[in-house]
Amino acid sequence: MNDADEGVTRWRRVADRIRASIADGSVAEQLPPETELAERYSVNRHTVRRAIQSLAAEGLLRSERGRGTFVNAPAPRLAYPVGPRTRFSENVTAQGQRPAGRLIRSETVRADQALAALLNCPLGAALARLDTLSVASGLPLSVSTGYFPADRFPNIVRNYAETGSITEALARHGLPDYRRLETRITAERVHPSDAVHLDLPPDSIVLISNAIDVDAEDRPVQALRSRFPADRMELVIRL
Amino acid sequence: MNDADEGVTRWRRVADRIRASIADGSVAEQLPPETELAERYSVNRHTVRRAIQSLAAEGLLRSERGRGTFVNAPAPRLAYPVGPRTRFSENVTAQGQRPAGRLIRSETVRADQALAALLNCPLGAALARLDTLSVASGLPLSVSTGYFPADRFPNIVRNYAETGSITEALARHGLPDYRRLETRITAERVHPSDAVHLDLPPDSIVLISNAIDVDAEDRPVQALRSRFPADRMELVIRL
DNA sequence: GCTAATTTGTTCGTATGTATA
DNA sequence: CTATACATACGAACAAATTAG
Repeated sequence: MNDADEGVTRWRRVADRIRASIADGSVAEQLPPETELAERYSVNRHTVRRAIQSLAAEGLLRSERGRGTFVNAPAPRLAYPVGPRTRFSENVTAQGQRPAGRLIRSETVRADQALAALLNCPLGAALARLDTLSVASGLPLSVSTGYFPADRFPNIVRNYAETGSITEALARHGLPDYRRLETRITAERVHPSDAVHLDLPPDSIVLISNAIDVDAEDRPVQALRSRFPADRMELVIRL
Repeated sequence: MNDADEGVTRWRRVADRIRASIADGSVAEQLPPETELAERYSVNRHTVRRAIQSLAAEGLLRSERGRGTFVNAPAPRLAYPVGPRTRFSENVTAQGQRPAGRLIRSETVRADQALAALLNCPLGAALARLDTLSVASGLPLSVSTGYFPADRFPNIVRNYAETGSITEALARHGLPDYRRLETRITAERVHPSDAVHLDLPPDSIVLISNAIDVDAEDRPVQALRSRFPADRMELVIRL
């Protein structure tokens, strides 16, 4: 309260000192216990915890109950190409991974304003909704929600369940090929239900990809919303 | 403490009840004060604060000192097209915004392993680093760090400072045109120094775009790392 | 395998600071 | 100027998970 305050809160100054001690290498892998840090910096343990919390939110630290607080090594991210022929199965096989798509849930819904505009269909039209989990080498890569016009693809759910591939399921409906028209990318905090499937901590970040696939006549085939763990994936656009 | 505990912490149960009261419309715009919520849910004010904190981290709530805690309306995101001719000034003018680029910082650095590979230059080569802030209609859109080969573009800093445009600055070096070779997109929690420039709360999410621009002979012109506020922007890929 | 020590997580209490109405 | 409301900070105790012995 009296020591060179300069208007910065204590927990922020503690966070800066911890960050510096990592940057200069004096702390490499594991942080000293909270009680020790509290004593070293002459603050309450709560104040240390507030500082650690903010650094953990940045992704720099990771706390494990009963074990300690650790410095996160920045992990190399798996590249996920985005382009006119974006398909999950092709993407992962190209990187020597064994792909797998699993159906989480399916239901029939009615098109709301947004979906009707995206799929160019009447408001209230029947749509098949497929929630799928994509896994490669045992690691969950993405959770996706796809909407398909139900009249055109009545058996999409069964076909996907049998093949584990959207491309295959659409081919069985007599659609030999389709292409990606548009992809919109943003990011959010993970939704709790997605966190379970992606095996992520509850405050992780996911990349959101909202995409439209169309057939050869530019008719919308599916509206797709995919969620990728941001710390494991990057989306690559090559032109 | 005794009511159907089922192993979930109190602050999490409080968070769920607050989330539910927003979902069912019983709370529309502003939350009751923390003290009142603490009394209503029979917990300490700290526990309410922990719950609010987690919902704020999700982006659902926003606390303002002295005013109260408010429900965040999901804001429509500004579209940022990504393609072979991605340029900031063209992107924003197309949406009726007045663009502005401001130089935050500049320095000369030596190429490390990663930069040398990206820019296809020898390790240790001199690079001009430009940190710039992009603003449209008073709202900060992105912070970018660009690396340019210093031998080829010796006056890049001055030219950018005078024109406020990378395209213009490169044109003055006799480079009439360039194109985007590759864009890699991921997301992270905002770095504190970026949070200041982007006017973001310290635990916000930013979209990260790592890109390479090349000239007509496919020689790398710049390596660019841009950070966009994820709650205000989406990157759009049209093919 | 069991126990005790260690370490982080949660929850209460209390007080004070600071911005807003 | 006063009251309100969120932010910071200290102290104390116990719970829960892990590790050391």
